Amino acid sequence: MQLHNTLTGSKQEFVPLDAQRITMYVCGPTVYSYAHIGNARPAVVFDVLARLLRRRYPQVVYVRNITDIDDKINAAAAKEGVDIRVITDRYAAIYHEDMAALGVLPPDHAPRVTEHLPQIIAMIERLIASGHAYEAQGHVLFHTQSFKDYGQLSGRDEQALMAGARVEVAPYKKHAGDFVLWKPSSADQPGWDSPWGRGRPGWHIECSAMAEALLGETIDIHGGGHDLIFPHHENEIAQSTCAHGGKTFARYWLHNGFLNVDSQKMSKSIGNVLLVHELLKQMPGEVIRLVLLTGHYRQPIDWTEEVIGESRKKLDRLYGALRELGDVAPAAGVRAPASFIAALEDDLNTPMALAELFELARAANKASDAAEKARLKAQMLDAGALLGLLQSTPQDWFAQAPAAAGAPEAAEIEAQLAARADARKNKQWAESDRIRDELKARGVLVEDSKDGQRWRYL
RNA sequence: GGCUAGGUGGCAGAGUGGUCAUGCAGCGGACUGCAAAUCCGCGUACGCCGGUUCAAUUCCGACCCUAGCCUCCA
Repeated sequence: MQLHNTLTGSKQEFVPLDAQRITMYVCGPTVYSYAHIGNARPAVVFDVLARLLRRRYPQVVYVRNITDIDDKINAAAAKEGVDIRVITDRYAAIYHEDMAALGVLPPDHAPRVTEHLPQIIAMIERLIASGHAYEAQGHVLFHTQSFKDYGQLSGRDEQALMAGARVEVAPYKKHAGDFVLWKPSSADQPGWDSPWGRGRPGWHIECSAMAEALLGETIDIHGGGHDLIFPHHENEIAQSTCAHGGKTFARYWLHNGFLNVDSQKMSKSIGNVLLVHELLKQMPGEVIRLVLLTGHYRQPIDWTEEVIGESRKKLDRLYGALRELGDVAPAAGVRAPASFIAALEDDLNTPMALAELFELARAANKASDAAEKARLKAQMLDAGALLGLLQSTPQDWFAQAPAAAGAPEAAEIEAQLAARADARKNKQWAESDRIRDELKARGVLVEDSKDGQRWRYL
C-alpha cells in the first residue's frame, strides 16, 4: 500500500512497524459546539483508511481523541453557566451520533484529555528533566531550540518560523517559537493540580500523551486536517520525540485537504459554517459521505448544491444497479475486485475506486447470468463496504424521505399506482399518464419496469 | 515575504510519455403504448511560453493565476 507522507512530501510504500498490530492516531474534535462539515472530512477519510487497513492486517488500533479541555470550551461553559463537562459531554455525544450517521465506524479508542492528566503531567516532567522544557511564571514551555528537527514536518526553518510569528511574544518565553505545555488557571477557570500549580495543559501535549498511553512511543500513522501540520503536529513531534529519547513518533503523517463552501473557506465571519447536524436533516448521510469521498483526500473539496445533487444521482445509479440484481444472493467468499482495492491502496484514491465501482454497476446492469449477478452483487457490496457506502437496501434508499415538502405518503402513492395499474390493464394510456404526471408534479417518479410499477421520491 | 498544494472537456473529478478514466448534464440510437430505468454510440479536455523527445496534458525551466498554512482552526 502506498501512502503520501507529509514528512517526506511523497508517496511511500507503507511498511508497518509491526504487521501484527497497526497503530493509527487521528486528531479528533474539540467539543465546544456542533461538528461542521469540515470536521467530518477527516473522520470519513480516516474511517476509509481504517477499513482498508483492517482488511489487510490482523489488528488495527485506531485512536481518535476527543479534546475536552480548551479555552473555547471554557468560554461556552461560562456562557451557559455550567461545568465544562456539561458542554463536552453534550457535544461529544452529538459528534459521535453525527459521525455514525455518516457511516463512520467508531474508532477503537476515543480518549478524552480529562482522563489523561496524569500522563500529560508525567510527560511534561520528563521534558523538563531532559532539558527540553522549562518553567516560567507558572507556565511550562517547550524549548523548540532544544530539538534540532523542529520544523521538519512543515518544511520551515527557524528563520521562517520567526518571520511568520504574528502574535506578540509572551515575555516569559526564552524563544519566540516556544509553545505552552502547561499554563496556570485562574480561580474561576477549570484547572488541575500539578507540580507547577493549578492549571491546565496546552493544546498540543494532549495528543502526545494520549498517543503514548494507548499506542506506545512510536506509531505507524498519524492523521488530521492539513491545517494541523503547523503548529499542532510539528509540536507533537517535538514533544513526543524528546520525551522518548529521540525515538520516531509517527512514521507516516497523513493530512486531508480543506473543504470549502461555494469556493470560500468556512468561517464564522462569512457565516457559511455548515453543521453536520443540520445537513443531516436535509439529505441522507450517505450523500454527504459520498461528497467527501468524491475528491482525493488531499485535494480541496468545494461543497456546492451541484455536487450534492450529483452525489445523490450517483447513489441512485449504484442502488439502481443493486435493485436490478434483485433477490440474487451475493456470491459467497467474493470480495471487491483487485482493481478497486488497488485504487484505494494507492494513497486512498477514492475517485478511482468509485470509477471501478461504477464499472461494476454497469456490468451488473448488463448481466443476465445468475452466477455473474451473484458475483457482481458480492463485489459491489464489498467495495461499497470498504467505502462505507451502499449499506442500505435499494428499497430503503429509493423510499427515503422526500426532498420536496408536501410529497404524498407511501400509502397514497400505492393507492394511485393501483388505480394506474387498472387503467394500464385496459390500455387506458391517457389515464395512466395522467396519474404518473400528477405524481411527478408532487415529487414522485413512477417507472414501469419488467416487474411492474415502481416509484421513488425525486 | 516564506512554505505547501493546485490549474484537465458544460460541471465534478482521476490519470498517463504514444487507443478508453468515471459520474452528472447534453446529443444520437436501442428498448418502451409514451416515458423512466437500462444498454450502445458521440463530443478535436488537459493555464501560458520555451526546452528535452520520434512523440508531452504527462518530464524540465520560466511566467500567469488560484487555494491553504505561517502559533484559534479539520
